[in-house]
Amino acid sequence: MLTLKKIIAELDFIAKSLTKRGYNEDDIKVILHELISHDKKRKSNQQANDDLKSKMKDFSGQIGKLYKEGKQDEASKLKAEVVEIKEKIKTYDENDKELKIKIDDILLSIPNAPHNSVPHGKSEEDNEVVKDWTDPFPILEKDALPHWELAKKYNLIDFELGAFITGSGFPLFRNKGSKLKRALINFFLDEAEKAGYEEIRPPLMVNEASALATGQLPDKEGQMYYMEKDDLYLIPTGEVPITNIYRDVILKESDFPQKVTAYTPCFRREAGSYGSDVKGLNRVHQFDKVEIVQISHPNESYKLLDQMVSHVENLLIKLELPYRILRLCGGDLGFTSALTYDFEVYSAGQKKWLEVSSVSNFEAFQSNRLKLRYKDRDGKIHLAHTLNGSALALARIVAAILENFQTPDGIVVPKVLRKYLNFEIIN
RNA sequence: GGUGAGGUGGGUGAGUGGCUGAAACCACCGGUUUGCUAAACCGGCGUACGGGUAACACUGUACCGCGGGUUCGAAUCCCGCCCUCACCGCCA
Repeated sequence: MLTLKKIIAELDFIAKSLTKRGYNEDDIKVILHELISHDKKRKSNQQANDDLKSKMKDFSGQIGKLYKEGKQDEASKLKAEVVEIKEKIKTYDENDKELKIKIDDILLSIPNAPHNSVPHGKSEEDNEVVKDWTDPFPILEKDALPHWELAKKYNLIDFELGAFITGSGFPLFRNKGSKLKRALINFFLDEAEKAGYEEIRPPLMVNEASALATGQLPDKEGQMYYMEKDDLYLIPTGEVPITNIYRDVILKESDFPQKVTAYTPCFRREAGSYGSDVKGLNRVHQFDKVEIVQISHPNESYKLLDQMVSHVENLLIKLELPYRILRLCGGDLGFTSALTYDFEVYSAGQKKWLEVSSVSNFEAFQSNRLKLRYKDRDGKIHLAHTLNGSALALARIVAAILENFQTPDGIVVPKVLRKYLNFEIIN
C-alpha cells in the first residue's frame, strides 16, 4: 500500500496518476482528503492520549514511593486519580483504534500510483507496444496445428488424463513433453544464475501474513487455492514466498541489489474464464514458472527494471521465439504495480499472442506492507523498492515452441535447449 | 497426533510486580593511542507513531512471539493463540 506520508506529500500527483486506472480525479481526491483528515484526528488524539499516559506513569511511580514511605493515605488519593485518568485513556484508545481501522481500510483499497510513463487506458487493447516483432513470423505448413493437437499427436500432454486425476486445467505432461518442460526450467534457472540471481526453493504454500505482504490479499483472494484446515494458501506465483524472505527486514545500503530466483509451480483458480482463451495450455490452474525478484535502492529501481526486461528479452531471443513487449496501460496494470512490461510470444499454430512474462516495479508499495526497509548512511530508515518478473512462465512457452517449431517431420527443439535434452526432434 | 522445554534488542543471554527500553558479553560504527594485517581504551549502537528543529539537538508514548485480562503500576502474574526445539508415534 501507499504510505500516508507519500499521499500527504504527493496528493495531486497520486490523484492524477490514478486517473490512468480509471478513477475520477475529484472522487479520489475526496477519498484522500478524508484519509488525511482521519490521520490528523488520530494524531491529535494520540498527543492528548500520550500526555495522559505520561501522567499516569508518573503517578504510578509516586504511588510506589509513597507506599514505601508508609504514606497510605496519599497513595490512595493518587490511586483514585489514576483510575480517573485510566478511564479517559480508554476512550482515547478506542478512538485511536477506530481511526486506525478507517485509515487502513482506505489505504488498503488504493492501488499503486502508476508511473509517469504508464498510458491511460481501460483494458489490454490500450496497452502500448514498446517493441514490436518486425521480422517475419515462422512460416508453417498449411496444415499446421495448434499445440493441443500437437500434444496429442506426439503424446506430450494429456489434458483428459489430468482432468480425470484432478480436474480441467491440470494438464499431465508426459514423455518428451515432460522432458521439454524440465529442459526449459533448467535453462531458465541457469540463465538467472548467470545474471547473478541466487537460486532458492521456497515453500509452495504460504500463510496469511505472507499473502498480505505481497498484496495477494485482500485484493486477489478468489484467485488463490486456500486450505481452510491449515489456514494456508497455495502460491499463485513464486513472487510470494521469494519476496517474503524480506518481510520485516532492514537492509544496509550496501546490500543492494538483492537478486533471488526460484522455480515453482503456480496455482491459480482463474475463476470465471471460459472459451477459446482457455484452450490447451493457454490458461491452466497449475503451471510452472521461474521467477526473478530484485530488492532495490529507490534510486536504482527503474534501471533494474530495464535490466530485468532485457534479461527476459534475451531468453526469448535465445529460444528463437517471436515476441513483443507491451507497456501496460493503467486499466490493465496490477493493483500493486507502478509500471509493468508484459512479454507476449507469437504462437503460430493458433496465430495468437500469448502472455509469457510480466515484469514489474512495485516501487515502495509492496515494501510498505512487507516492512522492507534499509538504513542510509545517516542512519535513517527508508522503504526499499521491490521488482519481479517471470523468466519465464512455462505452459505458454511450451505451447509456442510446439507450434512455432513444428515441421512435417516433427517438432525441432530450439538449439539452446538441446544440451538439456537427449533428443533434438519430437516425432 | 503425544510428551517435555522454550520464545527478551543483529547474536549469546540476565532479568518473577515499580529505580528495566531493558544488565553483561559478542558483533557493528566513530574516536584515541601504540606504527603494523592486531590489541588496548573511550564513546555510540532497536523500531513505530507523535511533539520539536531549516536540519540536528531535545522530547512524549507504544513495543520483551501475538491477542486479551489482573493491578495505581507488568518483560515479570493469569487466560487464549501462534511459533521453535527435543523425544516418541506416523510417514516420503
